[in-house]
Amino acid sequence: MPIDTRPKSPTPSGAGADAADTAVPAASGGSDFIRQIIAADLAGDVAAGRPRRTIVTRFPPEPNGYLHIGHAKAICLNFTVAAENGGRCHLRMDDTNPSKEDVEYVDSITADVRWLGFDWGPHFYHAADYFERLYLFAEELICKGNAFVCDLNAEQMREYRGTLTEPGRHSPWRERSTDENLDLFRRMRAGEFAGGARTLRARIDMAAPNIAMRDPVIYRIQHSSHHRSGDKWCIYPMYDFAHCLSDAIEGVTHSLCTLEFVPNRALYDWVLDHVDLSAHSSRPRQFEFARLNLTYTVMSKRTLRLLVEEGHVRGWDDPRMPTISGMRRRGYTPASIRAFCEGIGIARSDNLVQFAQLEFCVRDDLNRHTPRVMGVLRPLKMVIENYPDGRVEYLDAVNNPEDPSAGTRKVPFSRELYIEREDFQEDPPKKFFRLAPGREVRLRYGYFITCTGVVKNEAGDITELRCTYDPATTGGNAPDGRKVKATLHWVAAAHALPAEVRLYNQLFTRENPARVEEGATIFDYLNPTSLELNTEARLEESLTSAAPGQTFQFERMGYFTVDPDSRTGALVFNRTATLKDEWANVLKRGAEG
RNA sequence: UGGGGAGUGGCCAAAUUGGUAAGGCACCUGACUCUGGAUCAGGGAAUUGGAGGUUCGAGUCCUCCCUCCCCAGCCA
Repeated sequence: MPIDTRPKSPTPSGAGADAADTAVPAASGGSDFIRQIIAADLAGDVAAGRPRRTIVTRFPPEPNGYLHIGHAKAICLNFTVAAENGGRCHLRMDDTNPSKEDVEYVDSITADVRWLGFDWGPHFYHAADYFERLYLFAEELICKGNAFVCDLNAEQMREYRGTLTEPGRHSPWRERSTDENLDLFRRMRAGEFAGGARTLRARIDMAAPNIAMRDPVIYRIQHSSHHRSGDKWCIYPMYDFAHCLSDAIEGVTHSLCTLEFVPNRALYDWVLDHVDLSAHSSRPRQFEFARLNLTYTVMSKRTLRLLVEEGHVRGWDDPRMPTISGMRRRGYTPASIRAFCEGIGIARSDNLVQFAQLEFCVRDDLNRHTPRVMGVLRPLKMVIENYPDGRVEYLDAVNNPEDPSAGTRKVPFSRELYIEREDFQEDPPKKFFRLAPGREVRLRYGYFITCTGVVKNEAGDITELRCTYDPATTGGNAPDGRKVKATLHWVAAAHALPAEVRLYNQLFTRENPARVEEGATIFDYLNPTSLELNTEARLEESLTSAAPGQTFQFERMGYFTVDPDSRTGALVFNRTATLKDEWANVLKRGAEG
């Protein structure tokens, strides 16, 4: 039965939620090497006269941190590839190391995957739930002479392992009898030995050029309680042993992981080859693809954790973080993240995707689904001298030009307004066609106005603009057909809502901060202006009851979403992304040329 | 200097397995526009890491070389 991949948005998030409700396409256009392999496998079944196998994939996070955009790539791949083939995708906690894991993380992981729009149905699993079966497989290995209990400590084991260029040496405990191994392993389980005192190792080849095959540890003693199995176990299986067997137990057909696991594939296959899998229908195979790297950020869980723990950001869900929760708080939609993951493709070469590609995806989604509103970030007072004092007009404003069904709203207009400070220049450069002395522009949905004067303080700073309006241009159209080169957003001074607006910039100053130079640390590359707090913003009054999670386009300024910190009367917005800005490109070119 | 993986416009990424280098992002130009947004139309940009070789024909096959990434946790 095909899994349901329709997005389900647990958080009410205004326009963003609407965007999320767009169904995941059943089949995406692209055909990467993984999809090709699966198609070939299926075709092979048919050609051989076998029943067409059910494609089963899985997303197997370790609950030791929050999910990030790199995980989203893997999540989208696994879930959509299964759905495209009428198969299913499991969500499995790869929780074999209790010392690093916590339920906090399993909760955030399930919430994030769901928020992204994927549904694992009843197929939610924990490697921990397989501990008993895994243990039995280990005994089987022992009985077959393929595993032994080793008494070497960690340091000794490192010495025996050899190096990249030298083979390792056999452990002195490698030739223990089956009986002794079994006895010792059972006593390991029974808790007779201290943590780290002994290990169970696969008996493979200490001279293997692939270090993963040099008698790898498959069980270690760890006297710590597990977030799921409690104190039932004091021995825990290692990844290489647990993962392939978990895949086999679940009937996973295609086990997709990232490139750093390529050397582990030999061990993945070795374990499956040396254990009796006849009770299980499928023989899983591992395929690797390149992990995602994004410019100006990092994807390493370790680094992300340090950013949180050392207080460089406010938490895992800080809007500057590449975490799913951070991006959600920043205003990214599930649909935009999915579109991004589809857009970058799946391949095996190392990559560094430009942030602009991600931004394109949010803008593309938000543009179509987000209501427009007017908000002035850096207010400059404007007085319309020929507009009657005390008069208030309610003008019609379009909610979303991309979506007529979004309707219109009323915005108050009066004699005193605020406009964006950067929309006025006393001595405008060429190609600046906003407001300047003597120049006429349109106030959106309002009137044509002409700047007639500038008021300055003693320091020479502009504090106020004096203008006149043309009453014949109500609504923003000139009956005589005359044109104006710019349309400015504005808010009525007396009606405007004050708000805190958090403007985010790149977290790091380097395109690839993970590439740390000699003598530096990654934290040397933190961008000191990654967060700009703006407390002077003035927003249109329709935003009074804007609720956390709702997203708006502040016309001409960008996309903004209401932060959970926000309260009526004390609104807080996060800038999701700016609008594409041709004027900024003009300025940049001028600076470069 | 062992093993493995990878090199295609600025960034991603295709190329029906030998048939004459898609597409997206970014950038530029024009049209349109009550968002310098969106939309539409167009454009520049690749001797496919390099050198040889096989072939009528090579991004795809062969040889050699260069560069980058991963592996020496009782992490995943």
